[in-house]
Amino acid sequence: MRYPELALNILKEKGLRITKPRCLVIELLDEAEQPLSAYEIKDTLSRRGEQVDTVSIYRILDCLEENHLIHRVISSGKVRKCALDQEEACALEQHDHCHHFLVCEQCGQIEEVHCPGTEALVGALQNSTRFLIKSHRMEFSGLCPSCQPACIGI
Amino acid sequence: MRYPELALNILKEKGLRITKPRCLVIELLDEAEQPLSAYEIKDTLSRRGEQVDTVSIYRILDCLEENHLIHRVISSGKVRKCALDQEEACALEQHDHCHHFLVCEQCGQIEEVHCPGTEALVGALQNSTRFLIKSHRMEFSGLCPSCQPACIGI
DNA sequence: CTTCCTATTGCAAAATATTGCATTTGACCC
DNA sequence: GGGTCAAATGCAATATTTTGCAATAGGAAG
Repeated sequence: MRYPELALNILKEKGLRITKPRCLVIELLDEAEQPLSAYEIKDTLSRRGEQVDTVSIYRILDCLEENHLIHRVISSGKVRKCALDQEEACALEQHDHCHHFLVCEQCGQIEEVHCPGTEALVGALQNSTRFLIKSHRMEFSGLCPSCQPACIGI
Repeated sequence: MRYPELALNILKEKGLRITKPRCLVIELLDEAEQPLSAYEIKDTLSRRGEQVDTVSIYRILDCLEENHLIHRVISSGKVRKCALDQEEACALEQHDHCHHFLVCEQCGQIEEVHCPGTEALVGALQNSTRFLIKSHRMEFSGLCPSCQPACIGI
């Protein structure tokens, strides 16, 4: 199953509605190689003859982010679809796992990684600080393998 | 030494200038109990009879963030001074250590924590992904000890 | 297929954030 | 103390994001 179908399933599962604007945005995010900004999404859809109001784009992105279907890059605010694999799609409730992200400063490419040990870290933090930790966000930025030669200057 | 003095030292050390607007913003951030937005900073200064242009506030905050003197909360964009202890002030070049943050969703309070094992994690990630990791950002959000009783509903 | 309910959308206005360029001012040197 | 030069600031215009509210349209139930 492709991203759009999986993403829509997850929304449906949560009792959210499948609307035209949502489908358009999800479809576009699936095709995109690079992270997109709200306006880039709006403009691309416009060029295709699909008018979706800016406010709606923002609200759709909020919704997708809340449901862990996209990742918002901290530095740029642009968004990229998350990887949804079959297992996760089947076990929807387990969907909001720990996703962490590597962002290339040069080309914008995003790679998702699972960091083993995160649960343990969160548990230790809760014990030592008495905070009740409900969510976390971890993003690493640097240079991806293909951008390194150019940037290091060789 | 208090935060303003330490912060200004760090800026000076980096060859940056000590200007009136920067001093005002740093002073205000030092007093603030809660994270502040750019406009809150501008308005507070205005009420005190100090006019600093909005653009300058943004640029000053960028500068402070680049030098690890403030932390920008991801969800709200508001900023809070970082803790600068004596040792760090003395060893300026070591200043940009791994700072991680716990943010209370309820009262906005921020606690800084050092996460042991972060360097090792970054090293392991670099090996497995071939990314060259230059910086990272880690933020945990939830409820601080004093907000937990009210929010859990007891 | 139609009705109903409410989640979602679109619109207008306001709030916040960014950009380019001219002007000011910190700090180094004499 | 002046002179110099680049870093910082302020201004004006623009771009992006958020808010409140009325209109629309999913989709559940009959």
